[in-house]
Amino acid sequence: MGRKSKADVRKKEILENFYIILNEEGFENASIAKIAKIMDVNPSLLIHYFKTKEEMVIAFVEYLLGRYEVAFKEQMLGAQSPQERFNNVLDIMFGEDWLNFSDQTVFYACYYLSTRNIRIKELFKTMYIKFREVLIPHAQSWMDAGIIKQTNPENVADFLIIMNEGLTYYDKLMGDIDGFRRRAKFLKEAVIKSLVA
Amino acid sequence: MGRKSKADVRKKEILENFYIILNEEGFENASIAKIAKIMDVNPSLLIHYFKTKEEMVIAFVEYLLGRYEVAFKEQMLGAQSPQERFNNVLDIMFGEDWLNFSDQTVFYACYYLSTRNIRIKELFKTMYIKFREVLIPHAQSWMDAGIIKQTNPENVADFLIIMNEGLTYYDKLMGDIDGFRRRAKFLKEAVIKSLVA
Amino acid sequence: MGRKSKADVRKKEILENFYIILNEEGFENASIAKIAKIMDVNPSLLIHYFKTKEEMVIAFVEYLLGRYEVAFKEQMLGAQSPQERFNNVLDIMFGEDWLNFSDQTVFYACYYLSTRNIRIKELFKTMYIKFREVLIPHAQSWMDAGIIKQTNPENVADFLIIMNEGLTYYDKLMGDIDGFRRRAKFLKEAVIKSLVA
Amino acid sequence: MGRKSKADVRKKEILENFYIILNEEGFENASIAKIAKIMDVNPSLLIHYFKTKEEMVIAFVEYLLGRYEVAFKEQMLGAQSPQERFNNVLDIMFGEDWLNFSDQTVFYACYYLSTRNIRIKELFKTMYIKFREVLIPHAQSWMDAGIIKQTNPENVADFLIIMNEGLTYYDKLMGDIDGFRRRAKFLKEAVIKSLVA
DNA sequence: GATGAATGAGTGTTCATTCAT
DNA sequence: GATGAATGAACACTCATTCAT
Repeated sequence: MGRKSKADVRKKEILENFYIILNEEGFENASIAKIAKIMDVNPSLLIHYFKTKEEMVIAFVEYLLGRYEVAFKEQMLGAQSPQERFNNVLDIMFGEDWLNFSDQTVFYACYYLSTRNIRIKELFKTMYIKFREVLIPHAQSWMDAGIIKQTNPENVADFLIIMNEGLTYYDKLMGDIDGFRRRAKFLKEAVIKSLVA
Repeated sequence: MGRKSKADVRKKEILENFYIILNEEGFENASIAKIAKIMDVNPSLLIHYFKTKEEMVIAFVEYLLGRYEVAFKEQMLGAQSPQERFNNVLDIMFGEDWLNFSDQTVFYACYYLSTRNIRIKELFKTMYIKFREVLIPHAQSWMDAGIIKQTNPENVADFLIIMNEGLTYYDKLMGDIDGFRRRAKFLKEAVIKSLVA
Repeated sequence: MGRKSKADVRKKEILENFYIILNEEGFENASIAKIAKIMDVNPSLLIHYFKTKEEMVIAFVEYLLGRYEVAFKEQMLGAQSPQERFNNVLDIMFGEDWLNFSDQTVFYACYYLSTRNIRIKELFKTMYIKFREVLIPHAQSWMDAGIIKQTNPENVADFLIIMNEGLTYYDKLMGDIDGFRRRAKFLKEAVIKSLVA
Repeated sequence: MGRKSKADVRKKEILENFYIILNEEGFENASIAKIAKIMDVNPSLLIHYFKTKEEMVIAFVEYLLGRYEVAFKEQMLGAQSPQERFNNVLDIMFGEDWLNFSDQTVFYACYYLSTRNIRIKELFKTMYIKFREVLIPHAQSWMDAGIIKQTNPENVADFLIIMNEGLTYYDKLMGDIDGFRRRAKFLKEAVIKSLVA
């Protein structure tokens, strides 16, 4: 009764190739035709699956942010005692690995898109809310263990996210690894001082 | 000091209209033809002045960042005593006015462009270096006056910039003014705690 | 005799939906995909039934003209005496009901198609021949009854059809009901004068 | 001060080639690309002159109907006495030349378009109003000379147009020259009888 | 300085159709 | 009977740019 749907597999494949083109050519030069070309497939096939380019872009952002989410959660696993977890979280959020995970051009292209498309903005918001939901219980446990002197775990989560994004934003521009280390160290210490005091 | 040539006036006019189109249509839909249209002028005239679109884009980023620079410096004027200046700088960098000055879509479009075009990246770096150059002497004076306990004024400048950009980045997304105030207050206090301690 | 096959039912359903699309979107914008969409069916199903779009178009014209035929014949029924029938025929052919039955855009789209496709032209010719076959016996009876002074009933039939088509053509353009009434009245009187004399 | 405008010449050239394509390929298959191809010119040049295809189509209808207008007026010239003019007009409107002047496929394609586009409908109406304006003074002169017994020259004009269009419409379909002659003769006589009586 | 002609590559999208399931 | 995958050609239109005037 009809042909088997390959939609899920095909869509993912298309989005992976979208990523490649976005990275190579930039958002403004990424076209359906170019994606189709490297897939060795007809452009109309992409339309077949996504109806319009806009839908495809939105699906792409969803896919991209999903990857960040998974990676973030994976990083946050492990480390039993609250103190261990505290050190671990700071190491991750001000460490080189996480900085390098988020890639430059594709991510900021999508961030820009969030300023023009409300559905994309919602996807971003949702991602950061999930980040918060991961961090808040940690912050609570640090408060309970007396590691930090705070009353509101949400503020702590926002604080960490904001500092991390600020650092990333700045270092993507500056691009000097030594400067990054210096700044990251300074920020980490500032976080400790301000939260603990 | 010599009057501006007609070319300079015309170029500025073009860049102003570029801004309008960028804001209305988005970076990906901004074209020479559209700018020419709202200027009621022939598209080839824009090419005449800038040779290529890429040159025009770069000139635009220069123009845009120049406006930020001027605005930042203007904000930083005034306030005589080191303590007054300290309060003043924090008020500005975590205040609503400065957040609202940087507009969303055009600025982040340009930031994205910096990830793909080295000349644009340099323009951004130059702007932030100028921000640092404004902040460093302040930081030094706060250190000298014993308001903050730090040894490196450059770190202080970077710290302020990063937190400000992180806050801006996050709040452009979230878009809730109450959340912004809560976060800004928390950040300001964190800065004070961490610098003063 | 025997019941209609599923295919026949389906085909008719498709043609009815073709009519809807033709009316809404115009002939040049009517596509298999759009028909399939309002039927909530897969486009390839239409191809399955008609093999090609051209076949479907031809089937559609046949279906459309069939409706005209039926309607025309229905209108012509009734009215016993030759004189009554004479009045009746004129009333119909120069009346508003018949004008409004033939709809504007779909009918003339098909007429246009008859200029490019010989099978469609034949369908039209066949329809008008059937109209003649309906009218000729009437004309003969009017001649026999001395109501009109003519020798060739075929000429009378053609004459009526031509005047009716001319009137319809003209009034679809003009679109003013008062003008129509004036013209229809004039034409009817002209017919009487010229046939009776 | 700018390059010399070739718009008028170029536009006419384009419309002439549009006519060729329309005739050869039919309205539904006429594309900007095809016109450009036979002109050995880039498709975007046509857009340069007409902005959109719709504008081009409208310009085309204007151009086409303009040709009819000119031809109609030319035909109507000459013939001094009212009686001569009366015979002349009937000869033209029920003659083969005028039938053949209006070509089949392009004209009816445009007529169809008038059912979907109000501007095109207006162009058609305007043309027929001009035909009336040519015919009305003639009709008046025939009335004055006692050739026809009528009170309203407008009705006479409409009558002639309608019969002519009906005849044309019917004969384009039937396509038999003998039938045409028979019908034309019958119609001409009918006109005379009905107007004179 | 400014216009308009002209180009050629490119865009997203729609089309009818075929074929496997 | 009906679906969905896939194609390839075509579509109108926009783009940045060049060049003559």
